[in-house]
Amino acid sequence: MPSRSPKRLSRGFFSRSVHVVAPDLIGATLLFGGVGGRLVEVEAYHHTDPAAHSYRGPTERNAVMFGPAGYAYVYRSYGIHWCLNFVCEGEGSAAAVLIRAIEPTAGLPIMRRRRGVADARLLCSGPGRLCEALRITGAHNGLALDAPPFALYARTDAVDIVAGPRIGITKAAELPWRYGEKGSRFLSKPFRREA
DNA sequence: TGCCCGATTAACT
DNA sequence: GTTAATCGGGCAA
Repeated sequence: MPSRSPKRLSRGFFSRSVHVVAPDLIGATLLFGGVGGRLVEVEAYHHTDPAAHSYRGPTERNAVMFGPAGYAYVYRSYGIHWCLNFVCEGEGSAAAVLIRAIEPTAGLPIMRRRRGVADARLLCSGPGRLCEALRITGAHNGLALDAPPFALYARTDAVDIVAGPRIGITKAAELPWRYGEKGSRFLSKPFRREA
């Protein structure tokens, strides 16, 4: 009989190739302080990738990316927004998965209040939006993903996954390292080929 | 020290 | 479709 209680994601889950972990996260559940939902869109980054923050080596900002897998890397984007990443691989791979969109399932009233919008599709559909809805900031950079306030659970159902080019980058823009749930209404942008 | 620009978003025309 | 907002990181000088 199938397990009723969702399986928590361990550090070992993240200690694999970022290109395996990223699609594996689609359909997983992310809660932060009890607020969150299902991951429906992520992107993979690696230190050999010109678009990655870790490409030019370790700095004060990206130090967490060069540490062990299973930790949160949070950075400020465009001086305004926060963006959340999960560090993967470890061993100096400096790889991470950018969390781009969530299908809200827990704490919707709280998220609506924080975001100032009512439409559920606008609460967490974008990396900056979901950090505002979950109230994740630079203060949480470096936190372990297997301990509060984080709670991550593996997906329990089969999910159709699509891949495509990453969003908002100019370097290595052709690499298809964006992953999402096929047909989800909560993506930050639709995937081009979702036939 | 100064300069450029970005893993974004919302509000425009 | 376009663009302003807004500021820290990274690199040149």
